[in-house]
Amino acid sequence: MSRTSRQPSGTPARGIPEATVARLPVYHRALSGLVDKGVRMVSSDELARAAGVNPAKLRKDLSHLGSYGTRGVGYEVDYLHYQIARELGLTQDWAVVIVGVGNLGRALAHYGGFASRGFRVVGLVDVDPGCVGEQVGGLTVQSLDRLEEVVRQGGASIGVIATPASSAQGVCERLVAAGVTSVLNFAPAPLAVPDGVDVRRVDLAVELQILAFHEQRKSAVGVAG
Amino acid sequence: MSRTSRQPSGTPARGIPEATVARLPVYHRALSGLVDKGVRMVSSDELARAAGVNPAKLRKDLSHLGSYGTRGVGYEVDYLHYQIARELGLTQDWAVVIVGVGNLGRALAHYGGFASRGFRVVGLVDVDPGCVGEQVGGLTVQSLDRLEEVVRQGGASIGVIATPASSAQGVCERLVAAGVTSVLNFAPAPLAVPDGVDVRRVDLAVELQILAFHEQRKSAVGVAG
DNA sequence: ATGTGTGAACTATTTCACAGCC
DNA sequence: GGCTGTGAAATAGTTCACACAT
Repeated sequence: MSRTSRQPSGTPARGIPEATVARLPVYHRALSGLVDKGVRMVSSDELARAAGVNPAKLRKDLSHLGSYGTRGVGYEVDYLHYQIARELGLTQDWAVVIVGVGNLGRALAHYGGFASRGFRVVGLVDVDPGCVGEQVGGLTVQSLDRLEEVVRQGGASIGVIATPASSAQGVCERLVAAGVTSVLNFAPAPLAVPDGVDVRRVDLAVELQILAFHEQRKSAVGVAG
Repeated sequence: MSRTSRQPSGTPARGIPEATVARLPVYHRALSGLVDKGVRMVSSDELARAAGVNPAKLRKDLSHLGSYGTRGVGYEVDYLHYQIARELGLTQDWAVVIVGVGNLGRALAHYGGFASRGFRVVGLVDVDPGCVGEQVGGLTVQSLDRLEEVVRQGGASIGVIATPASSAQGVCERLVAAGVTSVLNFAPAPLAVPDGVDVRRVDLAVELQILAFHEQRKSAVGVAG
């Protein structure tokens, strides 16, 4: 089921490993920094340091995209930067709708890192009548009733859920029904979606809890014995 | 190297896999929901569904903590909930300092999901004089100059960095020097830290870019041919 | 009967180490 | 000489399938 047989030798590179995909944005950002500084060439060692990974991993990751480096020399910064952008789809515009305009939703609406990477927030939606109509980040907050309309008019394929956990599944279903095929979920609840829809979850409390686990182990070293 | 021979029958369980640790908070939250509903027993199938993972994985994960279930019956909700909390260190209090009181920092300061899991925000710090002195989430925002003081007085071992990328490394070094040993980094920059300090990174733009990658592939299906 | 706990098989990811090209 | 690209080895994580306890 849904096991699409991996092309072991396509021309550019079919089936980039998920772990690699998750690091491409990091490389892209590191390269943006080098572009800004006017650096022309970079070695895997330097780029790896800038991105916070080890060089072997970087080279293996890049090898999945093709041979964009020159042996004995390194990578041309501009060229690699563009190739990764293209691979990630950053050369096109993505319309995003944010549902839930609480503190987090506002932070997201104002976040400059989106706009500079081809993500355009085309809609802000909330249930709370006290916040509908308000101007946030240059957009007027719309009523949740108009969710479908906002998604369709904006042509959004990506939805961001920044609502309480209890509303997340319902909102998600309406987003998907309206045409959204990728969801970024900040609500602390698992989402069920049909095949073909991608969900990524960001859970702030989970991150702290993972840190707490390791933190606890550190103290335990002195205690055991 | 570092292959500490697995205790096949130690009392609790040494060396829980990182992937398992990252899911324990999710199980813990699902169990919290069941506790609230007054559910007494739960099977791995039910709990797995509530947590959004598959049952085999759930059972394997739990087996790393010990044998907390009953064959043919399932898991006692309260007991498992407590055991996971203990394993994660949620039975103790963790003092957290947040650096950077922009939109995101504010969202974090107000986030109820922390307090309910033993995370106490004991300090808010920012460079901007226009925001120092302001009351946010029941705390007075302190000047960045007083960072070390705030960490020490609050006894914080966890620091949250919600500053721009350019200040992140500097803030991180000061946090660590003041006694912080775990860092949650929202700034889009890799952090270099000494051994013994844990860093987790949450990068909102990265998440969207990963979605964009898959989104692009979806459209490509119809285009290729 | 039922559903956990777990070896064993499988899949994914990371790291090594070096051949090959500049 | 130096640095990329990559097979091969090592490690980590997931899923299967069934023995075993209740």
